Amino acid sequence: MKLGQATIKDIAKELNVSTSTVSRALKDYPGISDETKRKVKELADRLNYRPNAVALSLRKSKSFTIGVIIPEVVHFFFSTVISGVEEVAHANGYNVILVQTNEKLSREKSSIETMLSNQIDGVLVSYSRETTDFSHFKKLMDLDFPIVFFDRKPDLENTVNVTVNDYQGAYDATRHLVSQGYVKIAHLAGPSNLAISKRRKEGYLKALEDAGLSGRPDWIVECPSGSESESYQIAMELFKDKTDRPDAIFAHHDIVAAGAMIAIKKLGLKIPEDVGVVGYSNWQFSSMIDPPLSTVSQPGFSIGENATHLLLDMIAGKEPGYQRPQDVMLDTELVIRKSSLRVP
Amino acid sequence: MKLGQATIKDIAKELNVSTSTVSRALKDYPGISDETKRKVKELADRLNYRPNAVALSLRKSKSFTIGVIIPEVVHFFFSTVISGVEEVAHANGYNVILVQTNEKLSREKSSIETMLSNQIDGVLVSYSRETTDFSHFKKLMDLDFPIVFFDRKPDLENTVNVTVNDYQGAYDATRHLVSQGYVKIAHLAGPSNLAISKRRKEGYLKALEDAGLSGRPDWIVECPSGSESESYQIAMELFKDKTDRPDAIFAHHDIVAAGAMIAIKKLGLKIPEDVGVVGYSNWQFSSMIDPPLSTVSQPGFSIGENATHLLLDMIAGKEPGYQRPQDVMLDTELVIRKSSLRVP
DNA sequence: TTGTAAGCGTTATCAA
DNA sequence: TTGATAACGCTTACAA
Repeated sequence: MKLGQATIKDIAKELNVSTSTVSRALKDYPGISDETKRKVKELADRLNYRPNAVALSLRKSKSFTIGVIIPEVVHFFFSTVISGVEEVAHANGYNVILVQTNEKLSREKSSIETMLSNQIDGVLVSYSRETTDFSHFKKLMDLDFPIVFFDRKPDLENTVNVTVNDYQGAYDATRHLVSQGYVKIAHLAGPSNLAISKRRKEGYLKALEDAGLSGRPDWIVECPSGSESESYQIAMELFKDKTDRPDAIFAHHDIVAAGAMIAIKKLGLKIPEDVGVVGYSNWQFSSMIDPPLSTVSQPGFSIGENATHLLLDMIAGKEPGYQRPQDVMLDTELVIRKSSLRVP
Repeated sequence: MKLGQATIKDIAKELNVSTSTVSRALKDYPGISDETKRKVKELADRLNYRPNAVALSLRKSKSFTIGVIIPEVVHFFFSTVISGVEEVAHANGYNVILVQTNEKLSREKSSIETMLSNQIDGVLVSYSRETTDFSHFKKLMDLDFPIVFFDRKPDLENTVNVTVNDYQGAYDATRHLVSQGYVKIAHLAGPSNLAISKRRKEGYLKALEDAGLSGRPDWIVECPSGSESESYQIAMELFKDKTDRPDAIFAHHDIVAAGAMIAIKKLGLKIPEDVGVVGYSNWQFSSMIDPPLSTVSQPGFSIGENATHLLLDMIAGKEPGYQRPQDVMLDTELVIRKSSLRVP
């Protein structure tokens, strides 16, 4: 009655037919006279009838809604992922419920609970930085609940994942620095408990090795918070010793790179002449800073699309014998701008 | 049965009591023996019982869900608004359904439809750039459906709005440029069909007037798309004539400002010595570009909080005699950085 | 071609 | 202190 919303009952009463007839007429079921069909549809239109999705969910035990759990929307990367998710979901008649965890495990757990209460059909997850115990996800998987992890791959068996080839991305970035003649390449790394940090570091190390350069442990510095001010401090420290300092930086992401660039310029060093810099993620601002920042672009939109496709597959294919889909790993793209370009 | 989720029925059967008893026991209703209560809760716990929110929605005609309609998550400003919305919604036991319109009117209309189908309790709207006809919102309001507009205020009677004092923000920004000795201040304006563009332009004009400066119509240029490349082009054009060009720019937002800055630097002009620049919105990147960009900061998080509070009020207070809440207008804050600072 | 009735999970009302 | 029943809006056997 809320909103004075018309229901199937109202239509039935007005037309002196049963609710089942109305229901069938509206969905073009066979075996309904054209006359009735016409009358029903006309009245439905006039009353501005709109099916009650809640009743449908209850009836069908299916809500046509998927949940998305992400750390934070403000991260440019995640907001592009969301766009990809929405695109595919809507195209397939699904709604999207979004929850941010703000990188908190407790939020993550409670989101899962509310989403389940709301009978969502499946969930896309990029887990929080705090999450090291994955049992809340394991429980879902044991119940065969459709779940796809993206970007951050959990330490669990039999998960479905859409990730980015971070190893390769880091490798390419580092190789590029080498090709520009930089030889003392430092790495500002991400939080050590995220697998992506580890993989990026490995790519970096491998590229050094392949180039015959020896890595310097003290030139790999973790940036736990990933803030600009943090990396500013770290870079200041790193470049303190004038006689023994890096000539390039590969940063775990663009904000970290930007903080370092500010420090480097403050020290009177020129980018890219004295120091080359490459970031990660291709944030919106990266092309606008001075000099424009070279970076590794992750296909956020495509990750969202792929993850959603996989999830919808899983939702559709829950019959016995259905095979869990294969993981997807997407390629990054090295975007070369001025900050790392000193060979014409 | 999906997920093997336990229902009240399962508990009732197992314990040989009626479903009503179980329901009451779980909610600590009076008139249930402690013994029964204990047994019910224990079993519920053991079965991992979780109330079915869909059934509740249907029963109560209330979903404890609010919808948010925004143009695009990737806009830093909107993503901070979302955080504010989520914060307040979750604290009050509400879920958030998010839909992006990508600035498309058709998407906006269809979102409203699906949200209504899903029996959401209210909606927060920042309408699309394409929207000039507001009848789809009007229809809702006529039905007394709770709706709060934020940031973009529609041309409709009796709406509830949470906005930013854009007039004042623009005025402050322009005054600041004047105080720094700039006298030929151009304005890169926003899309002319958005009220915020108009108000910012008015604030700019008033500040010029108060300073005794005469505005130049040809120095007010609209940037319809708001992209960096667009404003680069426009700025190039604006500064073409060496003998008659602006000495400062007030831009409709930071991306526009950033594009202009690139053009200005390209022309060999120094910021802030030759040309002062102030943007709008305090995007994440604004502090990282060179020189750091002065800007007008909008309280996105607070807008989200305020709008959600108003909406929840309206949802709660739908009895007759309830007064529509007052609009809220939040103040901006001028963030002065190097791009506009030439007086020490 | 149409109607009847049961059921999805929950709660409110009335009766016991 | 507890139970039976109806109802929220819709679909779907089954019956007519």
